[in-house]
Amino acid sequence: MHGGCVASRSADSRTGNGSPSAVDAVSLAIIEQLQEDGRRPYAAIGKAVGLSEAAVRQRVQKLLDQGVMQIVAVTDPLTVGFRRQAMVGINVEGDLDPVAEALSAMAECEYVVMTAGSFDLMVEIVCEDDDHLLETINKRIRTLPGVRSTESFVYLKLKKQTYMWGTR
Amino acid sequence: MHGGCVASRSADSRTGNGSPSAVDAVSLAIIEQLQEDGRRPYAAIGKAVGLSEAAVRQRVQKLLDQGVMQIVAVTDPLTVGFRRQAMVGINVEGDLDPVAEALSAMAECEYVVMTAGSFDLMVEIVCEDDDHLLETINKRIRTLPGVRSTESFVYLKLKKQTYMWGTR
DNA sequence: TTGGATGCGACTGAATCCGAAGTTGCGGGC
DNA sequence: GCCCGCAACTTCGGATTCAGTCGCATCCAA
Repeated sequence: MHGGCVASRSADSRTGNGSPSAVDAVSLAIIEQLQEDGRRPYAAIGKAVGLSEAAVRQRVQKLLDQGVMQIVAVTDPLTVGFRRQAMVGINVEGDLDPVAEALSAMAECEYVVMTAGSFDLMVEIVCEDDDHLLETINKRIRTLPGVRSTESFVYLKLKKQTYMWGTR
Repeated sequence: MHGGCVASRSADSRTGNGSPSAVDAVSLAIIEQLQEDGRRPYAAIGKAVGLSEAAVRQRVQKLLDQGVMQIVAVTDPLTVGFRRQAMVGINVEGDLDPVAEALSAMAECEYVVMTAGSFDLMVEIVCEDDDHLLETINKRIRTLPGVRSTESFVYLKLKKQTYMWGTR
């Protein structure tokens, strides 16, 4: 499967206004449950949010189909053999989109975002070692047409990483 | 619950050498399966990786217990009511740790990482609106003792967000 | 060789998932 | 006012899956 890009999928459902296919309070509560444990049984979620098991199942399916949420395993890259990570700020000449698309297509890019400020794009890179990191930045990113300059921030230590959006 | 920080948990199991309680190839294959679909049945995973259902279940449980992996729902913050996100680069005077700790304790900070380069810390912030974002950066981050300067990159559009570590 | 620990497959009852069908509530067209 | 369609919910029964537990093979150290 090629799946796995929340942003682009949800962008589809967002065409038009700024407030997408609004997620109501109940669905938010369901998401919170699944943020605590992605395999929690539907019946348990239903009890927590006041819905039947089937209703929860239908809502979860819809949230997944719409790309509002995905249920996945996440790991600490360091424990699975990726020893170098970096954030790369990029300045682009002309249209951002083709560059952003090209970056998104690269397996090493975990995270691609367009920003306002002194960078046009910020990209998180996950690599196996220094050589891999160097090659990715120097040979693959900096040579993309439109890329004017880059600045790299190699990760020294990951202090916090959460997935609790909506839980506040 | 307060759970949910992969980094700190896996750091515990990482004390000692650089290569932790090494994840073998079969467990990696299991992780890959769960990165595609966090609710995939154990039997289906077993068929894919060549193990019995029970063996997969035991391995998954161990991976979860060890903090190597967690199975969670992830969302695009924009679709669940958080309309402003930013990456903030921070320069610190003196020891980084207390500042990193303070940032990690803030609910708005999704992601805190120490970096090499022209920033000492990079932090991802998720806020409900502009006021919230301004207050967080200006009143809560910039006033932390030790923070010398900050630079903000407000997100315009999230292009890619994956959790496919290890899938390559 | 022996003892202990570990990982695996097989089995079983209980819990869960899943699809189909029926119910309710609401708004638009006639 | 009435009917129709739509969307979300509930109920229900059968198939599947989950969570223990058991015995067995392997590996490693004593």
